[in-house]
Amino acid sequence: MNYETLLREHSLKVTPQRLGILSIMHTSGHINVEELFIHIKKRFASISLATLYKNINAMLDKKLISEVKIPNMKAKYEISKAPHIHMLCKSCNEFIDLELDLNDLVVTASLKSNYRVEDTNIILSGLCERCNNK
Amino acid sequence: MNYETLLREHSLKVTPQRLGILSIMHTSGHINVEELFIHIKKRFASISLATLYKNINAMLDKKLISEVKIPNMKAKYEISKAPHIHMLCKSCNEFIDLELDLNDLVVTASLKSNYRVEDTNIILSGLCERCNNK
DNA sequence: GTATTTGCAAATGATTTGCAGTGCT
DNA sequence: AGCACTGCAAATCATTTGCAAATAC
Repeated sequence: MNYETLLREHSLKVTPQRLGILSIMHTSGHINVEELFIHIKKRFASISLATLYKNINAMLDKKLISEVKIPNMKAKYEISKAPHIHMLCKSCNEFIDLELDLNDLVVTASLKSNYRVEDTNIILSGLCERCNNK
Repeated sequence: MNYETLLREHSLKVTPQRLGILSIMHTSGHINVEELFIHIKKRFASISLATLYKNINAMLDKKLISEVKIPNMKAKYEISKAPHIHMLCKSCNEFIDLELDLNDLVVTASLKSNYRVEDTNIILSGLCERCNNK
């Protein structure tokens, strides 16, 4: 993935800090502020938490990244991609994406509520295969 | 609804403050800490934020109430009830419950991910009927 | 009577802001 | 050159903690 282009496409200036943040987010898939700060500090010892927050907020505003709020956990951030749901393992805390056709759900909910649905936010939690087999 | 019984059933002592909190939550449906504090202060001028937080946490621990985390908003709290999804209007911020059969979604997600799903957390956002007709 | 809850004040934790200096385009 | 970004320190906002007095059971 070309992070420079990604930033430019979202009207954000290209800085080494931002490239680092995106690279770490891409590698980790989903990451919270604290973990991200620990990782980014390894590359930019001088980076400040303020800069990290400012960049997260700038990228959120431009929808380059998305925030995922999880019950009983700190929010995680991910690079925006095609719509998907999240699966959370309550035992090992694995947190994965799952691409799924949500059309039936959206249609049913729309009919019942008369809402015009634009976004979906779905987290299913339970046990991953490994933890469930223990 | 009998809040005294509800508290006792969840092994929590009955105090006027707790009865007030539950009554306000029941009336409002969903409410955040700040709003709840404003309302509860009208009934108990002397109540402290610390007490409010302690009670919210105690009731969450006992699962008498549930926390709903919403993108771009403060968490809201509701008295626990049958599983349901939430609909959020991005225009007027209306936030409502919707009871829906989630079986198909859960089965499909389980098969695809090999997770054993125990809980669902679903918020669909868009426009409510009124806002959509404007 | 004992354990729990309340309310206050202080502590902690998370996030934001202001500003001077630096870097991107 | 001009505007945006960085990093620091301080400010703000949210939540938790410790403790003495009051209350529930």
